[in-house]
Amino acid sequence: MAPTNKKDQKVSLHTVERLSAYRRKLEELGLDEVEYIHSHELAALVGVTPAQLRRDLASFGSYGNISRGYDVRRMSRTISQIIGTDRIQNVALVGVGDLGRALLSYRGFEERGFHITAVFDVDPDKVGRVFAGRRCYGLDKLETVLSDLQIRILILTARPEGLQDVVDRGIRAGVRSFLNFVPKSLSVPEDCFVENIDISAKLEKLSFLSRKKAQMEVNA
Amino acid sequence: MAPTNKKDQKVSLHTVERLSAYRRKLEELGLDEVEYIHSHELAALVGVTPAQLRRDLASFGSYGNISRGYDVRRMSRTISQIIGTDRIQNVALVGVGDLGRALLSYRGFEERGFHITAVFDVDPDKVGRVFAGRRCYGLDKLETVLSDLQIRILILTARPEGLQDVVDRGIRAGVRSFLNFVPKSLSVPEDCFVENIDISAKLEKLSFLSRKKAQMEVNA
DNA sequence: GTCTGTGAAGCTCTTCACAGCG
DNA sequence: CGCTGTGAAGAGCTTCACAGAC
Repeated sequence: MAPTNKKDQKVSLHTVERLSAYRRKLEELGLDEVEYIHSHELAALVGVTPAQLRRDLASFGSYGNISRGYDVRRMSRTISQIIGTDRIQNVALVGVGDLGRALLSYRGFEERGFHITAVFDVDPDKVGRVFAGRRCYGLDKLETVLSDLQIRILILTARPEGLQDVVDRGIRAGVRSFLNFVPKSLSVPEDCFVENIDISAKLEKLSFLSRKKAQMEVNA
Repeated sequence: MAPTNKKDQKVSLHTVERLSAYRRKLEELGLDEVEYIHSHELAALVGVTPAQLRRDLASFGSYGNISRGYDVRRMSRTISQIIGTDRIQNVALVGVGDLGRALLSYRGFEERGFHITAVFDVDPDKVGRVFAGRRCYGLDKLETVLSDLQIRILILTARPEGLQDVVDRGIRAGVRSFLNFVPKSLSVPEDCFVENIDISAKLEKLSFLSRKKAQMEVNA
């Protein structure tokens, strides 16, 4: 293993998640002709502490001007480069159920530099049909289409059954990471990534928080 | 402030998120007539380390049997009680766009003890229409309906414009927590909670991770 | 004075590793 | 033996607080 270049590995995962929020806000500000912004202002807008914002930005060596603050457009561009959304990325989606269809018609992705190019489903009734402008392929075409389109990111909104198999085949076809909406734990090799979104679990977390607070009031 | 009861506050937020996964798996196991399970087995099934699982379970004083392991059904019931899903909870949803409609027809919520009872939208064309069996109310009915149905959790899938206002009005009508799909930071009082799900940000995180890996290969 | 960038402290979560039980 | 529960160590993230620039 090569000794990690110090400039690289410093960006932590929590930082990356916040970078998205920073960039979104910076884009808005850029459209409003704002040229420079101070850490405490941007921090307030996205809901973090000024110290954390400065730390996050410093982690990739972004130098702000001391008297004027940070250059809005330059910072926005830099973050795009870091997260890799400075050019459009093609992604694919497996499972054209309710959630899958919703994501297909979600405009937010395009705005942020992602384009859902290919769509797959097991259901023979869905194969061949067109959803939000994309023709749906059968799972048998998975490897071919993913390789041809050089898809690196796969969105999973299918049934849990056989999902790991889809993942394994995707990886063999060049996919590097998965956005998984299915409440099922997936295993991937070390150089691939899974990001889970479990909507029910989030609701359960809220349920716990509300309940805990109610208990505390009783205790008090 | 009353001195926090030691038994209470010990459960950390990260633990709560994992509890959902544990409970789901325990339910499956219960259906398969599994009576007891060891930490390393369950840990492997949900994808955490055995030590972490034991720590999580110990945080609310769940005592497993040393030779047989953990009682599957009892543990499942206990977790339900902790997160408050031992009885059905009514939730409401604001914003019947694509994502909102998808969530309305998503069966997963009911399975986990949540029922979307009321639906709201600003669009006059949508008000009065029925979506997945729920009649859509106008935002002017927000306070009345939320209070009447005693809604404590609100799902936000609307436009960013005016969202903070919906939040404020919801809180006055008794809402305690929000599941927010809108990429906009919201502010709530200390005794209320917001859980954000930013799908684009997750994609950006994956984009970063894939890209970073590619860079490292170049460096190596 | 105000602001950035950053050591250092503080805090939280995770992992280790082992006592104690069966 | 193997397993649980848990102190203790470790790793990672956040906040403090201040030097230095303006």
